[in-house]
Amino acid sequence: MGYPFQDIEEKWQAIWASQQTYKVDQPSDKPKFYVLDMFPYPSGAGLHVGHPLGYIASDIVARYKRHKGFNVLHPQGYDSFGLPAEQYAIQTGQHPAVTTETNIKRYREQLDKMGFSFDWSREVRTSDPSYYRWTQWIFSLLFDAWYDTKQDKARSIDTLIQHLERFGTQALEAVCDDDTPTCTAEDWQNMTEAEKQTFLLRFRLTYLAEIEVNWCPALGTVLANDEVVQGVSERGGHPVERKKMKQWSMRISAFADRLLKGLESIDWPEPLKEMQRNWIGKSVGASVRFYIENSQHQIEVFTTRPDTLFGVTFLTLAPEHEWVSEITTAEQKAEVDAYVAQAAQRSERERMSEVDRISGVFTGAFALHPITNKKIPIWIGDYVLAGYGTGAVMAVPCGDQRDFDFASHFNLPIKNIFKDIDISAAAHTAKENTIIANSDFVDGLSIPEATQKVIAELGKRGMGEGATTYRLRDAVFSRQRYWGEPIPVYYVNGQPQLVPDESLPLKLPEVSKYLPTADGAPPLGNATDWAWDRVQNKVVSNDKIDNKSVFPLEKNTMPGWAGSSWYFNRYMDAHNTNAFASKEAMAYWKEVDLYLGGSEHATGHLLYSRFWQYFLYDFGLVPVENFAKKLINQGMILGESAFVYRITDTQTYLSKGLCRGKKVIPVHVDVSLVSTQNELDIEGLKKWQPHFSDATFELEEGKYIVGREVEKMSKSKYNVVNPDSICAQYGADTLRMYEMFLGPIEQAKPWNTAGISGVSNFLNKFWRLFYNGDDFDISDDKPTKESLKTLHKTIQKVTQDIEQFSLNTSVSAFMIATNELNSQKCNNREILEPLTVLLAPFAPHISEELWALLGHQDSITNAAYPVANPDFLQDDTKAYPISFNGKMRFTLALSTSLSKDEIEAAVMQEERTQTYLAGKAPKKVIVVPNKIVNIVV
RNA sequence: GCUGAAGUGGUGGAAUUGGUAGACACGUUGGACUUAAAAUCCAAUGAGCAGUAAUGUUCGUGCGGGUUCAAGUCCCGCCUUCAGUACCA
Repeated sequence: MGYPFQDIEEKWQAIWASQQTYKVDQPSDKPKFYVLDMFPYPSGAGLHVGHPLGYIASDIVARYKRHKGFNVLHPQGYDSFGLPAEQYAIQTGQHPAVTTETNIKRYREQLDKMGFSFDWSREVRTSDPSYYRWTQWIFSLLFDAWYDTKQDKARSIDTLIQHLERFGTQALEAVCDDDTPTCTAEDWQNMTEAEKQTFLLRFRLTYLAEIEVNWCPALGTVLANDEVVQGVSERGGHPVERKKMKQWSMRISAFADRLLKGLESIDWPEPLKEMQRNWIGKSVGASVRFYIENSQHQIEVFTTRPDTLFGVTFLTLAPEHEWVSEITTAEQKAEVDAYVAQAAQRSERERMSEVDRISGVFTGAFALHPITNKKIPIWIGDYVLAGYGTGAVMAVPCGDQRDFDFASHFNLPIKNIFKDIDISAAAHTAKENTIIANSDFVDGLSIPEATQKVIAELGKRGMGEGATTYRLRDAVFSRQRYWGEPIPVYYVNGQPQLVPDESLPLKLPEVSKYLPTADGAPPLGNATDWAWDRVQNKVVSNDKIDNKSVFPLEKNTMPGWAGSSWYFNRYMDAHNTNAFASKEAMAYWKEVDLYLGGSEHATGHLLYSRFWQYFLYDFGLVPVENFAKKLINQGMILGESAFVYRITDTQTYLSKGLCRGKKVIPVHVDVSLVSTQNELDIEGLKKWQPHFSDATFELEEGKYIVGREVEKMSKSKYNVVNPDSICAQYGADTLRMYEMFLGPIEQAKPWNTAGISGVSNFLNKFWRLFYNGDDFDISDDKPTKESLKTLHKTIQKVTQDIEQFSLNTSVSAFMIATNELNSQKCNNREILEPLTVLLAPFAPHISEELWALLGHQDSITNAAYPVANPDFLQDDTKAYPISFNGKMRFTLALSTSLSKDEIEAAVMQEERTQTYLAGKAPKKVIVVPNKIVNIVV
């Protein structure tokens, strides 16, 4: 029989809960440590074994840091607004708040069973009005802010108004939408209030604008760029189309450069930083203007290669470019219209899948080269994207492969401007060792030189200047959903007005149904709640209104990422009703020291959070610019799906080995019906799903062997393993240690219980170190030197491992120690007591129990972490290999305490060395103390 | 295509960052205990060759080169897998 993990775990979980063992004090004289997990969305499926991986790792660090004397903030909460609860509500009529509550309860039960040391008194939920009131407040703050490029920070909108009052837009350096508006101070003063508001809206950091959005008809809502993956919605995989809509947006683009630079000062995984860099997509080049022939209009293009300006042979506009219809000649009109219409129809997805197809049409119009004044044909092509740069490119076929392909396809001229380079087959895109030719005043220059000179010349002529563009788009902030934070805005004569702070939270109203209204308004259009009306009355204060549609409230809600973009600050002071967290609390906790979560949030949550933190920092509301010092991406735990193979059009299933050459369809079956040897429980299968009951199974060697494939864990793939069954069978401590033992934390790996008995055995062995038969038996005698060595070696190894986050090898270290102490028959308190503390972060229940059995009244949580004594770490002798040019090799036992000279002398005296050298003096003897001895003849 | 990460026994994975490759665990085989099973404990376990044996010896970290007394680790060129991203001008 193993140790009684069930009793122990239940007992201690109850004690920790009742004594609030992990409640954190604040302030404190101790140094602080803030370790945080990305909070989960409480889905109806509950936790599977993949979720706790990160939680276990962070819990180990949290407990370790407590032993080390830190004041540790280790909270948990729920990102509880989201789509699944709403869709469930649409189907069943069940209020999302009810479903969410149920799911949270289930999550909490599962989490508690694993012995996490969360401080639950600081729990947050994004869907809680006392929480989202601050999300709304931050929204208001963003609305009342603009970005000052001169000071490179966000500032209050009042400062912008002051500037406009006095100087108009003169000397104003601000981030704005595409064409920065200009006005004099006088113009500004003469504007009506409505005009002023429209003007200001173009500078606000959250703004309302007609923009092209990702519209997902199946979900009935718009999606942010990071929520669209390969042309379909991230959730559900529904098609997404481009559509112009009036939507709230966040001007994250204003922070693009800071978001990029800030990456240098944070300890985040390099791959993740790289993903953010790519997502921000900074490119440096020039903006160049081309006059349209017989017109005052100019077409502006962005290019990263101003040096190739003399290689331009045509311009290409995106089909959506604003001047397409205007410049098209009468002869070309029919063709262009047809092309534009067809391009508009094609979905994002089609456009992507047909990347290789070249299509385009001539407008009939010409542009003039800004330097040579030569006529250049203007084409339209859908390889040019309306959303990037200016939606127009100068085509240089000799230097860009797409331009080259386009030119070849439509027989447009290709001009070679590179010296001694053959471009008959493909464009020359390399930048090194290239000399520009055939290019007027930049002939003979290298690319960087030519770039500079062309930009200077364009500037002189007023035809262009150096420019930088970003791939990063402003983030759409409106969602046509019910289950999200209401946007705290109402409208007066169509102008958005903020709901005043004192009316926050603007609570979600009750609705009659969760679908859009008959006239297509978002679900909040169905609001029936009088509270909702009262808010309206309150915000428009003195005016008595009979008709609530006069001052309508915003009906869109916020996207999922709103509440998660600042929650890490809320934990510092979770119950504050005067601020999202007090200054004192934030001054103490500052930022997250260690943040754990999946890399799938790289371009979503982790970018938005950095953005909001910068913004709050600019307003002096948080003390640090970066919200998380160190980040670790835990790898996903994947499921090992199991398959049976049905012969097409029959009810016969073939065992895996019999499928060769047969036409079979793989069918997912529940992994719980399969043994570790991949043998299928056929009777179980028939009970599981009735349609298998009349099926025939062809066996090999009397067994049905299933096929296996590693996939993401998902209900629909029947490969979900939940932690409860593992806890019941082996205990939480075993589960915790096994998940760590599985491999490096950052690595994705399939869940496989094959090795769990090893960890379970280890904990049983550890338990038995304290027991002699059924008796708890600990000796107070001095331990042997051998045992001391084992102890101190383990302290050193485990400590190092936790610091470096390689928790899999520390589990091995515990196993080695237990085996050694077992064979040493060691039961000395002096050894086992510190070892128990060492184990406590990994296996808290068993350690807590043993700690109590050792006679301690206080929780092991408060025990000091043991320190490795170097006296016991040295090996007396060790064997070192010696190799003579690979010809001769032997090992020699040497004391590690010998000096370099002593080792050298010892080597030279060695009989085998003498024999080998045969009288010749060695050229060189390389001696590395404690490592190796080499002799070069 | 571009960017990033990774390829080590039957399996998951170690290797103090250039110094005895395969720690630890699973699995497998043999043994002890037992009437038996479970549990537990002990031993062997990269491949090959020689030997009754102790042992010796060769080959071995995706492939091909290179640097070095010494390479899983560093350099050059490939192959494969995974992830992200993609007409980004």
